[in-house]
Amino acid sequence: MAGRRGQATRQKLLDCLGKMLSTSPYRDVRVIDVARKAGTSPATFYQYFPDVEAAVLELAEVTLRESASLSELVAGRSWTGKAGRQTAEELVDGVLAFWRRHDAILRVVDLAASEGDRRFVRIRTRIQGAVVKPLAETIDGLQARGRGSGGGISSAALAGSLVTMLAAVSAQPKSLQSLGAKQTDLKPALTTLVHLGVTGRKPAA
Amino acid sequence: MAGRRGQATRQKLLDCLGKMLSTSPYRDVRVIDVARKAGTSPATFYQYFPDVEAAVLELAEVTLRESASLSELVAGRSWTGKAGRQTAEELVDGVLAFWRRHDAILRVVDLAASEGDRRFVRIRTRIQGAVVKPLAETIDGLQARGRGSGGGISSAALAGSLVTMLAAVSAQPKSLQSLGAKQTDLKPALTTLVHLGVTGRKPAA
DNA sequence: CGATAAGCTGACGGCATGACAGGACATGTA
DNA sequence: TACATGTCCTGTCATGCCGTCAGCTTATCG
Repeated sequence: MAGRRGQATRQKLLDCLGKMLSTSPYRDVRVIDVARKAGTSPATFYQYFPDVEAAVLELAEVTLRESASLSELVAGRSWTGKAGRQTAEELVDGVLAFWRRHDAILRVVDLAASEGDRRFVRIRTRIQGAVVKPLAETIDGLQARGRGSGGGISSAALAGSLVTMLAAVSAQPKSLQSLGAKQTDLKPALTTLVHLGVTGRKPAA
Repeated sequence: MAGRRGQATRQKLLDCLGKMLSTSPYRDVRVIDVARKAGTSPATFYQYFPDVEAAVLELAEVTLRESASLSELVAGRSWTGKAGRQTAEELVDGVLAFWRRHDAILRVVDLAASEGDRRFVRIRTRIQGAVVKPLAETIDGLQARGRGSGGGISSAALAGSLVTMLAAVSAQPKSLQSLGAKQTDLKPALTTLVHLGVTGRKPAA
């Protein structure tokens, strides 16, 4: 229930909010700044969103929609031999790239989810699920054939932990760098850990 | 440069801020609320801290000091056989317990660090370092003896990724649970992943 | 008890929030 | 072009928090 012009204004507000989240601390993002940046007034903002949080939620839903493509990083891939190593590499690259691209919104989603907001928990769950679910199925398949990282280990817990690791590492490269993990070292390490976690074996040379 | 009474007031403000961080969204924590809860006035708060962020930074430094004890989870442990499995278990338990106990402050530290605030990056780096540094040395030792998860893999990157994983998992149990990873399944999975990452082998039965 | 300093607060200008009513604009009709 | 209509935007206002100052209260010491 909004005309063409209204949609455009609304979208412009969302875009500007997204940019502000990349440049200023979440705590300091003010409705008045978003409105000014969009060339409109605070009153207009409140016409479309009850508060900043609601607009952030909408941005998060856009990111959620885009996350669907992450499933392709896992679906129908081989985990044996050199192909297995490549699968792990591409998975790491793909997840890292996605998380870095949506850096700003994802850290706010993370915060709100950690604070217990169920709407954001749900969104984060579904974003991670785009990778975790197919990955868990892959692990199940490997375990059924007697392979995999461990007999009685839950595939969902393994997949979830690995994806969580990738997301967290991409969200905080600086701390790891200060601890001696160079940017260049990180991807091989993550690739190894993912391959180990999924297959129980070190990746092929 | 503060007397006995001043110190007490200051500490009371910090305590109340800590409690508020556990109960309300960080974005909504107001100076006036903290002051009221501490039975004092906003003006008093500003006498001790330039703003909320500065007070949070101080809370983070307390957590940093406590994190020193985390090193004991790694120092002088064995990673072979059943003892190795136990080492991994206790490491997982210890890190998870620490992160859960300091849940509220750590999620704010994480946010501020992700937003690029160097003071918070530094604190997070040092907290993680309490585990990452000794763990990286352990991995180095194992690699020197021809063991470990992979030849050319950076020990710092491995240790950093593993610890980051533990921290991130403990910060967001709900999403993983919704994805089918029961609370009970999580620790074994993490233990396996840590053991695999450090030694390159599955933990002993 | 009186003096000095430390600690606390009431009060104020400034700014953001969130709601409303009325003005501005695009679109369709003649 | 003139006009009618519904959508969209904004000026304005009450409210509440921020951050600061002058001045008051409380502790400490001679």
